[in-house]
Amino acid sequence: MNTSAHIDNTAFIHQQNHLLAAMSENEWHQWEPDMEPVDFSLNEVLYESGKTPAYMYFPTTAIVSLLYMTLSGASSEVAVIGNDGVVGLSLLLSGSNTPNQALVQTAGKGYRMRAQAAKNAIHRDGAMLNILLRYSQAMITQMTQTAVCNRHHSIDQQLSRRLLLSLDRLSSNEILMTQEMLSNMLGVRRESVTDAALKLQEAGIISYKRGIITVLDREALEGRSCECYATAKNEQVRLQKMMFND
Amino acid sequence: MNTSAHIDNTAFIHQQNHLLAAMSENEWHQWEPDMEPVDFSLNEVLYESGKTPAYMYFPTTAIVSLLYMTLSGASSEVAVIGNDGVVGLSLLLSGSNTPNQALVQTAGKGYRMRAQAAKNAIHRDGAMLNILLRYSQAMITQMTQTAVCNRHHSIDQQLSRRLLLSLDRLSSNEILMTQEMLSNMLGVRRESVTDAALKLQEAGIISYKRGIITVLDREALEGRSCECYATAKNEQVRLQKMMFND
DNA sequence: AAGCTTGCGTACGCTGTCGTACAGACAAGT
DNA sequence: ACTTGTCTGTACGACAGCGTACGCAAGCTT
Repeated sequence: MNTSAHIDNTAFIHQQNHLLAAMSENEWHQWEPDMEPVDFSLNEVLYESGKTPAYMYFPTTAIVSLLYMTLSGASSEVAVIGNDGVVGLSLLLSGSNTPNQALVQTAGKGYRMRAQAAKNAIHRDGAMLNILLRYSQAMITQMTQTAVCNRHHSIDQQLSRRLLLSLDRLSSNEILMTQEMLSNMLGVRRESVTDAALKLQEAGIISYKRGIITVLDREALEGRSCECYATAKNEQVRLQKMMFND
Repeated sequence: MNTSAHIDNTAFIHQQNHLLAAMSENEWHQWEPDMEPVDFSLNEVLYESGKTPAYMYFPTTAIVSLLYMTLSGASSEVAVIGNDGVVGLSLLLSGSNTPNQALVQTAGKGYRMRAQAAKNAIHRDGAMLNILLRYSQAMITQMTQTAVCNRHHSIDQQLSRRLLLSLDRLSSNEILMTQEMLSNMLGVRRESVTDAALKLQEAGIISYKRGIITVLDREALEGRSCECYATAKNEQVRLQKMMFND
């Protein structure tokens, strides 16, 4: 029902987001009136910790981080959301907020829908509810994986993993990201990122140039990453297939 | 609608579980035929990583850990579930499994419901769906908090936090737990737990005796814990209040 | 009573990461 | 062309937690 021909067609550009693509044409026509195309700019804050999100966001080319802050000001990324997902699941789960911040890490495009419209749409449309529930589980998997990764794996491994997460959500092999941004996401010192990135650079796996990372050897990057990357990805693919098989 | 008089009454013993307690009498009567009282024994595995859970479990006096294993055999706990929640949310979210293991950490009682019956019940009963969705968010909060805690806080802090999580789900101040069990949950060496536990013992906050921890000074324990404990608990209380206010 | 198992305490060197400080290189604006 | 701000590289001491090894004591078994 959703062929790649559709996806390439600009009339079906919404299908660049996997969740929207999982809807039937009929469902999409119900959602469309409330959907608004948006541009996400770098470092834009989509919602703050403790405030109820005003919109649900469906990125197509943009990439968003969910960041968790500690009292002492340190931060850690707990999830990455690109064209594979949606920002603002808490609107579905509780209708309110979560204690984290949604920050645009890669500028780009997407759609948004007002919170109330989204709630209404979800409850009149069982298919979308199921799609979002499955994505909630993919989210949980990503978060638990992050928890374990933070405990057991080295910065080298985690940097590799993080680069792959961005790469999967981009159409090129160029990641626009400074070492300081990466250090905020990983929750480590910027210098530690420099060390890890240098190792990758010396191994010819990436090249680095003032905020522009070019991935030269993706397979090698996967080899240096911990299993967390593969595990979370497999799980996401498994759940995504279930969406289309409904 | 749910008074403390009800909760003390053995006829309403199901209300020892907060999620079941949030249902109206009518709803409970719909659920009751499929609910089966169970005894959870120590170290019992409720579901394995990668296998679809056969039941949803609602603990009353038992406490269950969600454990995530790495390839190298190391483990980390990503969530703790007692009378505040339910084990097997993945049945709601995707109808399938998650890549983690549910292990009984404190023997006790509870209820269970066959997977298919639970799915049916959730979809015929909107109130329970909302209750479980809110709990999913509380779960996500707990997991993200764990991720950040693993990154930024010391073992001393994390041990304190973990003891409080058990304490909150028990009716006494005695926790039956060996240092090795704690080390598996925290994902650290057993010796590191010994060190941290000794500090607490020397400070007169706990007493320790071959698998029996007695918490002597709960407030001091909270003081030694990181903010993660308070944050997650506040969030859970907030979401729980929303359930009763529907 | 003796032996075995389980749980806890101690010790020591090692390594990854941190905190901090500073220097060089590139980019953009005046 | 020059300055200023941003991004990246380097250095070094400090230390939390790890891996490993061993000893001891409490409880259970026979």
